[in-house]
Amino acid sequence: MTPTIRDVARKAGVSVATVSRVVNESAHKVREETRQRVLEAIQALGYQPNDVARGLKKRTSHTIGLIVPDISNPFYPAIARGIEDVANAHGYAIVLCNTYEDLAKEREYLSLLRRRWVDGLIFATSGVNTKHLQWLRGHRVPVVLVARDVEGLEIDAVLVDNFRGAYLAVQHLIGLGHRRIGFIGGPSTLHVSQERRRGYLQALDDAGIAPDPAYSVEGNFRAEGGDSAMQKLLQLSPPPTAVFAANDLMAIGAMNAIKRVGLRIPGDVAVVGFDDIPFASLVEPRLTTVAQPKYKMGAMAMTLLLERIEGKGDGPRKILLEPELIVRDSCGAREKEAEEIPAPPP
Amino acid sequence: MTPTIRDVARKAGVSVATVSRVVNESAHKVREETRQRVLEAIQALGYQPNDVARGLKKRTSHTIGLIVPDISNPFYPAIARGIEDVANAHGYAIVLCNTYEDLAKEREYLSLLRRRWVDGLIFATSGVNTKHLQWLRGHRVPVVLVARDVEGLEIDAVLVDNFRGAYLAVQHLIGLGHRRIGFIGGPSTLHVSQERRRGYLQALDDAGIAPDPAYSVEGNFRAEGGDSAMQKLLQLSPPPTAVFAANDLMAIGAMNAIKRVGLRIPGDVAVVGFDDIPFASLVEPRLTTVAQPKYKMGAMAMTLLLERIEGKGDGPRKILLEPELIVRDSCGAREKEAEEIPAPPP
DNA sequence: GGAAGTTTGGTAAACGTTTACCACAACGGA
DNA sequence: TCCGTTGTGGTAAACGTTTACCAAACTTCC
Repeated sequence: MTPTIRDVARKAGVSVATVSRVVNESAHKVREETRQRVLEAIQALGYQPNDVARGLKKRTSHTIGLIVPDISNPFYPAIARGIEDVANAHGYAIVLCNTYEDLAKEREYLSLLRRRWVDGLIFATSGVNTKHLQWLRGHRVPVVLVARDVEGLEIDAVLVDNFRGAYLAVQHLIGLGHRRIGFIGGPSTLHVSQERRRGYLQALDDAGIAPDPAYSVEGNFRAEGGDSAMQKLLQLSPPPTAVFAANDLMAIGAMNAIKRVGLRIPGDVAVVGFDDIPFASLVEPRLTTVAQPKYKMGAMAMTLLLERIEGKGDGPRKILLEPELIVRDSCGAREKEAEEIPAPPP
Repeated sequence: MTPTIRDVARKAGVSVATVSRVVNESAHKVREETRQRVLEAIQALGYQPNDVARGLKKRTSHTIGLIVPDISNPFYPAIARGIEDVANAHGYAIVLCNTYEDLAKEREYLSLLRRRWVDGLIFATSGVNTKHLQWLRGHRVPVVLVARDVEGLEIDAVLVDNFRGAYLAVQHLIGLGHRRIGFIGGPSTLHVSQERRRGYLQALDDAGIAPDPAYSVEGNFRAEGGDSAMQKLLQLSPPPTAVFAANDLMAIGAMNAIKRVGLRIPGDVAVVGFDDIPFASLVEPRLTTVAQPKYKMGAMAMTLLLERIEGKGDGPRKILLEPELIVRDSCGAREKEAEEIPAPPP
């Protein structure tokens, strides 16, 4: 049906070896004239090498697996893009695996990916458990973690400095004069949650503010969790005048809880988030947040993986990227500019 | 390194054919006792069949390509999940391809996918051009379109009834008493844009409202486009009292433009969107919108594709799914309930 | 006019499966 | 006794590449 290398060879009047050599621009020389004949035959037949056959021979699939808990979490698509862009530039395809935090599903995927001889794996998930990683280790497929670290594991990872990001956020609040600053954390089992909490505490401490345990409540990294956490915070007396949510989804949930009781943002309570998901700039008021370089993280993770695949491995590397505070409107930092904007109601 | 079928055969003291037969539960019988021996050997060695070798032999890759313009568009992840879940259930892996609406990139991916012998393709994109599809046709890989139709093409597709969805949205607005209803459309070249516009016009017509061309402005399916379109609408006199945006992103942009000039939603102007992206319920006020069954569309598309792959093809099928109007707060439909909620400010 | 490279090309053996054939044994019926 | 089945297993040829070897045919260089 579709032409094979053999068809090309026949048409060009050469052996398959020769065809293979021109296709792969092999070091083994082939006379320019023959090369042209082969090229013409390829053109005429519309030949394209079969990557699965090639993969069998070269023992590689030029495919990498991307494992995320859920691609519809707005945090992941940008990472995926970063990964895919550099993968694609190097001829790799990425197969997408949603695990929904389900260990069984994760195991299934791992098995699927192994049978396909993927050249590498990127975990953009917190659901990695040590068992699985050991399993992988046994099969020595290169792995890199992105965005979520797993402690005490000797694996490449590219992460953002969560401690510093949180510190930046809270420092910003303090700079604005806030003293009663609430914290809505992520699931406490996660490493990122712990780090962001640490940053919050440290910023408070450095400003000489004694942390009030009541101001610190645990969420679930989802909007609805932020909402109910905020409700609790609002019932305190006195309630916090500002709140730092450990991710944007919770921050947005918190904003909704605040507006619902008729309070104003940032007037009555200021809000900072973490992540800078696309919607952070779309909510009203626009959310001030600490941005993770998501695309870049993905791109770097893939670059690292590529190096591993090519065997350039030294020890395991942890890459820490700098977070950046994006000041928008939810903390009232730009009150002055805001005044200029109002247009007259028609 | 990793054990092959030959290792298993040796260990079990049988031929590779036998091993293959037990692994594939072939019709060719193998005695129970031998089967057990093979199974034990497999267990002991941790053998897993190599899918690329198998793919070479069977001329299939158990892989399907998913082509989207941009996975970070919040409309696509849910579709991708639907696709992936059913694909996975049938042992298929999906490779993710972002084209960024770039034809060259699309062509590149198509070529990549062909070389890998993907068993099928799902286009969740409007960027399909006829040339490409012909190319595909030539290589007869099954294709199904999802969410975005391409007119006059004999290809399977699963779509939502865009006309009806738009009709529903505008009818809702009319039912609420609105007469001056603005429309923020998508790029007019797209089939979906045209359909939604048609629905808007029809609903107006059925209510005996003469459409004012000035009330109809073209956006780009992005928030920022909805924002500037809304600004234009607001400058009209009299301005519309309600607006239907052809997708949620633009609706949210429009909401921001409205709030910015100090107008209230839905008090001064009501807003309806289209798609029901996850953030529709997170903005303030929560966006009333017509929902596309995104996950289901993905799942059905994959199901269709699976049938095609298995050769169950009759003529090309177009599946039209029903959109559903989700009434939330941006049109003031629930004013009464809203009154009960206010909690006292602390 | 050789010996010793260089080009340049072909042959055939992998890579890890699946599967069409063949073979042998056991069995049942005529 | 012979023959056709049926059950069970092995042999070896694909699938479409890549690549280690080999082998002519030309250089060069004495």
